[in-house]
Amino acid sequence: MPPLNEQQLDQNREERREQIKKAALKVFTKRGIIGTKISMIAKEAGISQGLTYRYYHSKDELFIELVKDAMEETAEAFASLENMSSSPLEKIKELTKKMLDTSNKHSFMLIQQVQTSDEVPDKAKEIVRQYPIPSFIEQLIPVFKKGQEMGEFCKGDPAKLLMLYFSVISGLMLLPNKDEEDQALDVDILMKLIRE
Amino acid sequence: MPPLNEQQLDQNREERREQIKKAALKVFTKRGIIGTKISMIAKEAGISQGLTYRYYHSKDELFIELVKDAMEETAEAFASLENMSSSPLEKIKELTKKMLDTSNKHSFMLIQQVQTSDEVPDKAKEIVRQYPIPSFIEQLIPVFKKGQEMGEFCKGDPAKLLMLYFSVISGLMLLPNKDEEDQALDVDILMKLIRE
DNA sequence: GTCTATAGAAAGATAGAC
DNA sequence: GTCTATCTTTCTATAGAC
Repeated sequence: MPPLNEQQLDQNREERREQIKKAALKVFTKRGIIGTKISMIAKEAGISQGLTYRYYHSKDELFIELVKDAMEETAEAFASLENMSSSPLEKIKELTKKMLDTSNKHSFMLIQQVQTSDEVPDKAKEIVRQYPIPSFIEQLIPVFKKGQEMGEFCKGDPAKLLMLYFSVISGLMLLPNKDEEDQALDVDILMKLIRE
Repeated sequence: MPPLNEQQLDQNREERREQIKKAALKVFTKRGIIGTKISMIAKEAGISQGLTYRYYHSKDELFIELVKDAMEETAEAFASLENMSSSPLEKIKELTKKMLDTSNKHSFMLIQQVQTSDEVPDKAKEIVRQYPIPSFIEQLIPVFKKGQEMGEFCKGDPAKLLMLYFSVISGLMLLPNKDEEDQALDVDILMKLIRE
């Protein structure tokens, strides 16, 4: 009997998990954790409902895994601003685009859901609290202050302005999809909120 | 045997229904129609779970009734702008305040839920479609145009700008409560989106 | 009119066949 | 590894006692 290729098996398993996660993220962001039935995720992933449980022990576990991923992505998006050489205005604009962009949107929406809903697992709340949006925003305060000095941004408490600004973005993310062109237009108008 | 005072009985029944509606609105807006269990509404209203069904035949029926109420309130809020003698800018500002105000907020949030969620009863969707937000916004287009002529508002397609503006408001309504002072501050900043 | 107890339906999670 | 069938839990809705 030939030895099984364990590495290959592991990789298959990992791919399956990714497939399930991708399907789950889509459904969770659309219908919320309670509105999402395991059967929906299975259908979206093209597998049977029972098989889902061979990869994740529960709906909550799957949800929590997705929240972890989303937080890491978000942390990276904020961190990558540091390395950009552009002006404060351009930095915020870039971040806004990323957040509203369809490919990243689901992650931000998931975090949004954790922050606003009472029905998500406590553990998900904990994870988001570990690096909460306020702390992401804190990273931007120096950027914003610099922009104020350069006359790019309006006067006022940077923390409050940024908080309002990202509330608005979060709100927009929750709304039904618009097409790409509209999104691009939106970004410039949104900047009016914080520009001089 | 003295004749029963039917009018009194009717009134009691009506009060009970209002009590249940008030509790339901609170829970529905917080947890969504699926996240809301009848037991939660009953608890919030301080009655037993079974009693709820003596006043409303189903969760959906109760939800739909609330949506009707909310649409009527909203329609009135928009309509009342017509009779105001203030400037276009002041009118929009007033409407914004009303929408973000805690006392009306729940109604707007319920409508928001109907528009964005897939899980609400079809009938609720229908009711909202009868007077959908776009048509509310249409009422404001003449106001906005006048504001543009007066130089109060920025240039651009009124329909698109208003749509974005109310998207932002809707988004903000979904976020956790802020205190009154902050709200007032927000309104002025939000106006920057559409001001010249 | 109101409550408690319970039937019925829906969804989460598991077991067993292939 | 995957699917179908089933157990279990949770919630909606009804029935019956007071």
